[in-house]
Parts: sequence; structure tokens; C-alpha cells
Amino acid sequence: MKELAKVFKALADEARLRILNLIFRTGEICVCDIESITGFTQTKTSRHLLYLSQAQLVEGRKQGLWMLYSIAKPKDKDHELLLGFLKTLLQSNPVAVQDAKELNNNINKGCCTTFSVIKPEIKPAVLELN
Amino acid sequence: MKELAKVFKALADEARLRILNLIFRTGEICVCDIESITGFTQTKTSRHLLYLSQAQLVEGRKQGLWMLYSIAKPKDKDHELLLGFLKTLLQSNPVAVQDAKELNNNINKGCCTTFSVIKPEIKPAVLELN
DNA sequence: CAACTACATTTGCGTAGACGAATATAGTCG
DNA sequence: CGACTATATTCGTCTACGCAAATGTAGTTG
Repeated sequence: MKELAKVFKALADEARLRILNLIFRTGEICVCDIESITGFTQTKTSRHLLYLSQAQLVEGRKQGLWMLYSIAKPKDKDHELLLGFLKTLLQSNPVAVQDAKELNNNINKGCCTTFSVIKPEIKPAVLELN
Repeated sequence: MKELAKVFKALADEARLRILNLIFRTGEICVCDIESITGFTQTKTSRHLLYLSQAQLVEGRKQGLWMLYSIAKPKDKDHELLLGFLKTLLQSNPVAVQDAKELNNNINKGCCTTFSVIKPEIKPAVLELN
């Protein structure tokens, strides 16, 4: 129960929900893209990603100079249920949709590090923006 | 998005999750029963119920001297999804199941105000304890 | 190896939340 | 109305969290 509360605590912040949304929509994204899309400072972005990973909501891997974050692999049924639930909620949320549009703009302008440098094969059309 | 974060904040506390669990399992329960089952002080119980009702997760009605709390009626699809999700999570949680057993004990011993005084027609068998 | 980039961590500060004890309020019953 | 019960609210304290600025670190590139 305490762990469940801890997960909800990780979700109890708008900044973290916005970050989660970007990760859901991209599959995998680097820190600097999150910064540029949300307007968060580097410190703030990094700290919130730490919270999210401690709550087992996201996980990161290092690739060269970049740190790439993705949604954590579900550990059990409840965990899987939670992640699916979150994705559904964020799919229709106005702020989440707005961020998704900004993300798409960045991809098209070529200033999205994640997609232009690291995963150039992934095209905007792949993203589910609505 | 801010409202979503607020809801998660209301869920980000073990005491509130335990209270929610009791409400889910009984359908409607008075404050003093929550106190005796959880061992929370009166202040603590009341305060957390306030948080939960402000987040539109529960709602209360006054009956005589007692305040009866139940799960809030869902306002929209997302809200309904959230409540169903929560119920599922709490259904299998060990602490939640333990509290359910304690609740059942209280009902059988006749010291559960909610069921012995206010809703005597509801029998323990009605409760889904596992 | 030196400059640079992406990211993490530390520090210090202000605010929000959790708690118990005490007090207040509202309804009931004699 | 006066004693009692159930619940809510206030108060003071302690801890946790959010933030920006500064600093640290790891990997890359010339």
C-alpha cells in the first residue's frame, strides 16, 4: 500500500505528468527535448525524471551523450494496468495534446534531438497526437 | 492537467488509500468506523476525508449524528475510469484485504456503527472481501 | 588533452502537507 | 436546556517537496 501511495505521489505533479505524456507519445525521448518542449529548466527536468524512475514509471538508458527515457516495462498486472490507465488519461488531456503538437513541430523543424539525431527513422506520422 | 495532478495528490497517501478502500468495500461508511478499523485518530480521519472529498473522490451525507461517506458519482468517462481502476488496485492489495477482514470482524461483533445502527439490513456476506 | 555538450547533483530557500492536541459545532436524548 | 456523541476546524510544529543557481561528471570532438 505504501508503494502504491509512492507511485501516486510520483504522479501528483503537473510537470511530471507532462513529461510522462511526452515519453508515452514518443516511446523514447532525450532530456533536452523534454526541456525545449515544456520550457522546463534542465535541473527541473532532470529531477522530475529521477522521481519518475524511482517510482518505476520510467527507465533511462544512456546512448552516447544522451540519456533516453522510456516507459518502464510493467512488473506485474497492476503495474501494467496503471501504465495503460495513465496513457489513456493523457491521450485526451488538453495540455498533453498541446505538448504533443509542440513535439511534432520540433520534429518537423528538425530541432528535436531524439528524432533527428538518434532515431531518424521514426517519422512524425508514427506519433499518435490525438 | 493540474486537476489530474490534484487527484493523484489526493491518492498519494497511504492513510487516504486505506480509507478509500473501506468506502469501496462498504459502499457507505461512517467516520467512527474508519477510525476504529484503521486506528487513525479522529482528527486524522476527518482531515483525510476532507482531502478526498475536495478531489471529488468521495462524497458525504449527514444522517443524524453520523456522517456517511461513499464513493463520488463519476462526472465523466475519465473520472469513471479512475474510480474503476482504483477499485481494482485496492481489491488485491494486502493491506486493503487486511482492513477488509478487520471490517468484517467489526460487523460480526456488532461494533460497526455503519452496519449495526445505520444499515442493519446489509450483511457481511454482501461485502467483497477478497 | 582541451573545449564542449548533455545530464546529474548539491545547496539554500520558500511553501505545502501531515500530525496530535485542543477547541468548536451540530445533532440527539434525557 | 444540559449532558453527550460524532464530526469538523484551528493551532503549532515538523518534515517533505519544488525551485533556481551553482557545481560536478561523463562522454564527444577537434
